[in-house]
Amino acid sequence: MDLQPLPQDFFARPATDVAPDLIGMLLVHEHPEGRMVGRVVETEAYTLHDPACHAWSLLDQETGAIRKEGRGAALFGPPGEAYVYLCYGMYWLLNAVTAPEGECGAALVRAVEPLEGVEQMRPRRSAARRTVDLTNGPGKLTQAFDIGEPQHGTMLTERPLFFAKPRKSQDVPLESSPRIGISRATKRKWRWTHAASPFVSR
DNA sequence: AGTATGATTTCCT
DNA sequence: GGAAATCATACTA
Repeated sequence: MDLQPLPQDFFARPATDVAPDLIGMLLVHEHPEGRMVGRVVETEAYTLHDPACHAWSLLDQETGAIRKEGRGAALFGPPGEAYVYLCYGMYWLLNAVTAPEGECGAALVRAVEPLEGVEQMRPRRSAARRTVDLTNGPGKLTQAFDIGEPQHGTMLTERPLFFAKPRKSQDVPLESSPRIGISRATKRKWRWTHAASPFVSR
């Protein structure tokens, strides 16, 4: 099965368009120990004018001036760049920088359905009793796929870590809902899931 | 099945 | 100092 990375154009759009479009796409990691593939079943969008976004604090609400330093500055990177962030001091979360060139935004990958390389994922996720628990959360899937700080800043449009269109892309039933684990802007329904998939987070 | 808590690091209203 | 885009475990009922 040959899998080609999605082009940069795909990511050069608002996060609120890219995040739902990522549902059903394949997350591919060509790892030295073997290739892993997962189907994206849950994503969230973050944008500049979004109090829950890491870049929010960079924006001066009075003047509109942007201070591009600190953690959130990575969200101004080129479309398709990986923004890998350490959450709660323990877990790495995988985002794709998704915005028109020069703008700011991200799509967080929250859950995937493992398709290939499951046996490699298991030892990295020894706490997972069921296969579903390997990748049904943003911190879990990065453990399973061995994604961490080394992948921060890499391009998701190139090997070894990238998104790909499935050979047979089928229509995915989408559902949107409020984002998880945030306390601000909780009314925005910027979380998208593959409806009824058993692989979404709890 | 639901609720609470600890782990652990980085960045701040 | 405290919150944060989380997770596993240990409680309660």
